[in-house]
Amino acid sequence: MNIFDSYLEEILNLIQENQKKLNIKEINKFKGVSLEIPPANFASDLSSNICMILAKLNNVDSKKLALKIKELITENIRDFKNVEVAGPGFINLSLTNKALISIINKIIIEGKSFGSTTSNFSYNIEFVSANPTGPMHIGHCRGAIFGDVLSNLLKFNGNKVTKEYYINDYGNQIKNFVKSVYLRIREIKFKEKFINEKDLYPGEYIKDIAKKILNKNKFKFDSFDESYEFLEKESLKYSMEMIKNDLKKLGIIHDSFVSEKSLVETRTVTNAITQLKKTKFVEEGYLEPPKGEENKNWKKTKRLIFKSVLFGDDTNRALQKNDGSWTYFANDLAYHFDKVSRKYDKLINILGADHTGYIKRIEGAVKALSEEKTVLECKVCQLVKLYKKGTPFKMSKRSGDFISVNDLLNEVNKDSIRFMMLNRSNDVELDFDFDKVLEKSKENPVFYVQYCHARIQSIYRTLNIKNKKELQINNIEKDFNQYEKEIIKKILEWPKIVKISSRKYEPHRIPIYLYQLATLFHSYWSKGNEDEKFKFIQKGTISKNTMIITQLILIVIQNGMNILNVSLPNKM
RNA sequence: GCGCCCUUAGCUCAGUUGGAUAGAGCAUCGGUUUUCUAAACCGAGGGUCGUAGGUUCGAAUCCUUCAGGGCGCGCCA
Repeated sequence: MNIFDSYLEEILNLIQENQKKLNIKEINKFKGVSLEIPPANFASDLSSNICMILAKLNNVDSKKLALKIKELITENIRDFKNVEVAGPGFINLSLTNKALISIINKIIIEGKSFGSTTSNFSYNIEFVSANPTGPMHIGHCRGAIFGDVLSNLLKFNGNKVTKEYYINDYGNQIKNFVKSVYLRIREIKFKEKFINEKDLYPGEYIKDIAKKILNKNKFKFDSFDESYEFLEKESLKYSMEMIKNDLKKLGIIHDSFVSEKSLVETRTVTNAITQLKKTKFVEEGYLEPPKGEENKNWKKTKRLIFKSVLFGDDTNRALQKNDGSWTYFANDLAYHFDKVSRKYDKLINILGADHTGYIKRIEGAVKALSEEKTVLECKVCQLVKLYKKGTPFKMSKRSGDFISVNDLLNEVNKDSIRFMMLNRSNDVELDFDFDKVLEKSKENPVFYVQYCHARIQSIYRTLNIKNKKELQINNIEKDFNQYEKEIIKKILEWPKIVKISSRKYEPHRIPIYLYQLATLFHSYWSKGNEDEKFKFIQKGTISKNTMIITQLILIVIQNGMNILNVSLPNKM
């Protein structure tokens, strides 16, 4: 039930049928044609720019054309009254009561699916993919929630979504991680002092992992090399458990976990690169020394390189290290080879701001691997800046005292975190204030939207009305008042918000919209304080109009919060 | 030096493929509760949409220039 789409289509069809009468030719180029809600100072419900676009294409006067089209619409489309031409050639339309009632009935019938479209693509969304060397920290949080809500949004529209986590369980960092666990075990078992060398992980959680391993197993831990295989397996198991647990507390459950190590072991990397060798994208060669700081380990050696410059990257990228082993990028390329082979319609990666430089190479890799058939789109989440009582504070990972998701959850509930992390466009930095999120006021948007829902539930409670009451209307007792009309207009916009958010992969539009809807509701509610006749409950009952308004708001808020996976208490 | 992102009210930010008089919250000032949840609402002031050009019926939005801020520029992961 997207009235913008359906009415626009109807109007376009009408114009197409009357092409000759209107004396216009370029009828098939409707690019840029829109139907939307006009600015508040116009009384109309809908507005279209179609005449300006058509006039330009046909080189005629847009106002004159508008007058002809106005006539056409008036004669042929019964849902509209007061068709008007305004400004440089806008066509402004108002819905008849009958049309409005029919639209409202449809929305109420659609209920939980109101706002959704029926697309049917399969998506793979890779997000979080935090290194399995410790618990999740706050930096991961934004991307995690972004990915999760984007998945919900696309599912809401009928798509199939696989939420995927890539486990970087291979390479030097894992060795250092396992070594840290080993040393902590030695510390506990043999009272050897843990010396914090460079690249080791000093954090407290390593001790916890060490204890768990010691408690469950009677291993000797005499030598690092001999214990390695066992220790690696156990340490990774516990750290992934920690991460999954953090994610679960945030309301996030991935469908699929792919291990980097297993890709190496099953020779996926070799296969991917063998395939690319047949193209112009991978070949043996030399790379230029890096441009930034000097790097001691850099050697001019012949090796396999991926020619990412062909995809707009700054420089070509090494697939092999000095010793001939695969680079991180080679493994990741293989991982994407695997994704491509799983035949999704679309691949999406959610990255942190510090990985922007990686995008061209990996998007290029997918093009090369799929012969341009599969599209990978990377979405970047900018940094989160933390504030406490108005002052910023930083988290450093090196010293081991970073703020974990778990710490965060001890102070702030999941609902607030989820809503706040999406209350800004992913392209801008986000201020996350611990205190604001805890507030129970308009300053805290989560609360404000939840409160709107709770107020409506409170009315139903007072009147002993069940939430799921079937409601159909044949006519309205009296016209909707101005406040109700405004709310209905906002409700009609919901499908549009969902559509844009999905198309642009911008879930932040949803919390922002919900906040705006809540504002209209709270405003209307308070009108009852000034004037008795605006009270929702009149003589112990509720008018049909008010019932409709509250039902519409509930439908949209519930659908929206469902996508966000944020709870809606009935009482606050 | 190069790439990506950002620059809109005092502050933090919204703003569908270009649409009509650019919007919120905070802060400031002033008002509203014997009441369905005042944990709320209403009003006022506040703007050269970073700069300079261009494209056109029409630009915060598209193109170019410059300036400022953030992130990144490994044969680490």
